[in-house]
Amino acid sequence: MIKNQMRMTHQRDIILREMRKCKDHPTADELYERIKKTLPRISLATVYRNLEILSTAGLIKKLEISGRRKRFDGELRRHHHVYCLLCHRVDNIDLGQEENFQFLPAAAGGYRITGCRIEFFGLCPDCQKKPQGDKKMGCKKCGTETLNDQQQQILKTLAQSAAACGSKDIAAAVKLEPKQISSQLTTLKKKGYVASPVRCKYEITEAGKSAIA
Amino acid sequence: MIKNQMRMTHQRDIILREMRKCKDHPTADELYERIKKTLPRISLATVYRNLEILSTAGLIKKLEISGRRKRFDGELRRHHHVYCLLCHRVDNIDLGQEENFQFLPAAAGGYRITGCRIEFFGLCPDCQKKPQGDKKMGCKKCGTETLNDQQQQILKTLAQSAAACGSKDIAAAVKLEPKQISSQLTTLKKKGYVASPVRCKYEITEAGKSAIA
DNA sequence: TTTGTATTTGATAATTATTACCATGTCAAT
DNA sequence: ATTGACATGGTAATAATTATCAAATACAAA
Repeated sequence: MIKNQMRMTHQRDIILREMRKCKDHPTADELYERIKKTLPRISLATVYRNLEILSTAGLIKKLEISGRRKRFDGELRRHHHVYCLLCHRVDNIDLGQEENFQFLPAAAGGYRITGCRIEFFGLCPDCQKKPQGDKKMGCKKCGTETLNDQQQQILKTLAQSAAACGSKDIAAAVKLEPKQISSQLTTLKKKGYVASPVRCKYEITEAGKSAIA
Repeated sequence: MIKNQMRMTHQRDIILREMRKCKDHPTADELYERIKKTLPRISLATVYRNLEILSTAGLIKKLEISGRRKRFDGELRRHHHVYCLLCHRVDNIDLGQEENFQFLPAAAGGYRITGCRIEFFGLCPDCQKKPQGDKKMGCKKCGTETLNDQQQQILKTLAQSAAACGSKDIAAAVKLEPKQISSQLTTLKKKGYVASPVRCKYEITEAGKSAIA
């Protein structure tokens, strides 16, 4: 009467090996296509089942990001991910010095926390080239007019800062010409998205926060 | 010939108001049920459409966590989430001092990053009470018998230590009750993952090392 | 105010991703 | 050898979301 004990079947073993070998983050059916080359008679259901089982056993990781399809990761070392909002591609990301940052949330609301995940998102190199690019919508009625990338970057930088910033602080994070930064700050001030509590210091307004959401 | 300009229809307006009003993170059809009280003739498709549109416009946030169903959040201020691995409930979480931590990934692999998301997961208060609890599986063949989080943490701590540790040394690194630590050490000893060369001193075995590898 | 037209709606069909089911098969321990 | 837990392949069913389309609506411009 052994319970919750899994057997290393041939199929499961092949799936695990493939997951350990591959350097990307396949979905169940992407993996199914690869596995079929080795085991042509394997069932898609078996692949789904085993990915689930292997991840609850802690032998692989399940990534529930980037839309509707689950992805899996054979790399168990602590690392994080970026994904593309357009094509849903997922890549690893290097957090540098922050890599080992420990998050211990103060108020977990009674949760027994077993893990933490940090994800970045944006546009992958390929999707940046695509003509469509900015699909963001605005609505004049509700005051959300479209902001350009520079304006958005600046607002985001301000949003992450506790204190009011000078344009140098912004330049450090945003990589734009100082001239452009101050020009954009003026525009943003006119729109009511940033305020200047002191000369040459800027901070984001509530309207600004909702504009970058 | 206006492009990417959305109109504030009555339905969209009601949906946005409801999202701003509610303090939780509804799915499309949860929101649909709420909206129907105000607009009994609204279509589920309209709710889906508008949640998508409002989130690309930045008026609400889309949360792609916790399994298959998308959730949405009317709160635009910077904050993060915890979700339950069992019941998929989602709550806000307080990161305390870390709240304003700036993530600027060193190597973004060419991505234009527009955001970052930090998620915690575990068991919510209700699901902790449920009998099932640990659904984790092990496999003797591949040496992965189930270790709980505490055991893993302890093993990892021991793995990093050159000399045999007392439970105080472990407590310093692991943040657990001394009682629990010694209880887990006993279990781990029985499993052959730790050894005790001297009374009250513990060190990891080769088997223990491969168990966390 | 009226009008032209892009956008939106409700209803429903279709699609996508995943899970459930089941008859059969395998393995390990009495 | 028998038993019972665990697995498999094949397929049906479900869940969540997206697509389609005729009719309605919002809103800028005349």
